[in-house]
Amino acid sequence: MNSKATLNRPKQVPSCASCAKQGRGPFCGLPSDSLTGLDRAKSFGTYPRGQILFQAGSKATGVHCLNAGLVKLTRVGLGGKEQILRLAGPGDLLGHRAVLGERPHDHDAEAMTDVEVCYLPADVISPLVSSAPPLLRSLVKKLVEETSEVEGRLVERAQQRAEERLASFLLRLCGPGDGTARVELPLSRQELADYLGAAPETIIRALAHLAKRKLIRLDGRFVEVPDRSKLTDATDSSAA
Amino acid sequence: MNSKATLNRPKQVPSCASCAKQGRGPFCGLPSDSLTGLDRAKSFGTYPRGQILFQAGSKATGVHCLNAGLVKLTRVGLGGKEQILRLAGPGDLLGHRAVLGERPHDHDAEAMTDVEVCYLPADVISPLVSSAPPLLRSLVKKLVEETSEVEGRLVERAQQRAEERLASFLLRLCGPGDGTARVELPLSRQELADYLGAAPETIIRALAHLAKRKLIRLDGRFVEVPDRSKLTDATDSSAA
DNA sequence: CGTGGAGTTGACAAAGATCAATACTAGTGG
DNA sequence: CCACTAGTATTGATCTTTGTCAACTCCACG
Repeated sequence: MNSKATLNRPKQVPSCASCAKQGRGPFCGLPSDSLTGLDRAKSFGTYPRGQILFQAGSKATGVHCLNAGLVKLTRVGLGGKEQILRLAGPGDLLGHRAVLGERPHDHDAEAMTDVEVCYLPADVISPLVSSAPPLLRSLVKKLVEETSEVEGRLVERAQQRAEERLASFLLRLCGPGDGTARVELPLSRQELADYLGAAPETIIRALAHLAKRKLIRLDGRFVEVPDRSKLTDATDSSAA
Repeated sequence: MNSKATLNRPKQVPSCASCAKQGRGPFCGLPSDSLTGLDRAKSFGTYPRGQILFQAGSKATGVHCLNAGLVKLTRVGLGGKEQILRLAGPGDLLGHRAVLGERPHDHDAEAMTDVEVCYLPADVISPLVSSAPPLLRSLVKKLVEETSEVEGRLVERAQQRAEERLASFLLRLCGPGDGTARVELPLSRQELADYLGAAPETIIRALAHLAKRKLIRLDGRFVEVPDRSKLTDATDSSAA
């Protein structure tokens, strides 16, 4: 191993206690018996740069705790364009969302450098989740969903134009279903702009433009959507 | 059904069981004894449009479950500009992040319409959190932190230009501290662009511009920051 | 040597922000 | 009923930022 500053640490399994003592890692406040428990349950490994740790859609098999190196968490946006959601560094967790939320991964994780990770198999954590009080469990689930949704919004923000984001928003307002939908915009133009990350004038023009294209009808704070599928098309400029 | 579907419901306390039976709300999958427990513990109230439910920085006193109406969750960005993080509608939870993460609220919540909410005081939920296995608890805490951070990124995306976002990112890379910092960019320009939500060319030019202003020195994949406080200024165009 | 990929630069076009002026709306007080 | 006002919505003109496209450099590697 050569010039890589991140790798001149001995390649031996780090104990959770030692990480925690340095104030590193997610388990700092944990009592020492939990930490030794972790040490018993975990395994340790290294991955080369480029290695995929997990992919969106796959079932979570455990939680990684990054010890050295850098991992990128990505999602694929509309045009197939990669969007990096987060860069995970030493001390960061990977895959805990899927395990806590009891659902498949919603993003990919790929090592950007050679990495060292500790690995906690799901069968250490899942029991904790499933034996938690149902109320707590549902709160956590909800939290995971929301996090996923915020990340989705981040991708939108990066990859869609204001008008497309507006169209997406209107569609969400209409809810699922078919036929003409009429909804009240519960926000002022200013607020709508704040929500969509644009200037109010931009939003007004986008609304006007959608109306001119007959994708919506405007009536003050009310919006009519005659054909949701057409509006859906306006959601993605890169569409075929 | 006329235009206001949301308000022709009687203003009486809805039971959690009835919400769950409709497939509404976060507590759908819960066993019925949990639901009746919730009903006993919760209170119910209405707030007028404009009412503040809680504010960033304040301690969480409980969790709201929105029954009718719309609430906006906002954060204040750099220039004092309001950014709407999320619009909460019927069935959404408010304030659970602070309770689960055992930390103060990191955003404001304001009713955009008259709203009806159920309220679960913290002393119903906090014990669940604090008596959870420490490992679970720390995972949840980590999750809450990350969510908060993603939302922060959303605000950045809306309110900072590419060069400012880049400056923020470089500062985070350097970590805290003083004096000249030299860091390796662990990403390709393309990846950096994906992360920051911009085109690679934009990022390259922003790097070049920061270098011309002597705020950074460029050397391939290495970046030197002679004076972090100056770079911090470049983070916010609206600064005095 | 080439060859390919990343990085860089310039020219141009598009999207969006900003500024200013004007309309529209609802309330207020005569 | 009519101004008058303040706040919101809309429109147009203009400038800035950013994206796109194309050329070209640089370098690692076979």
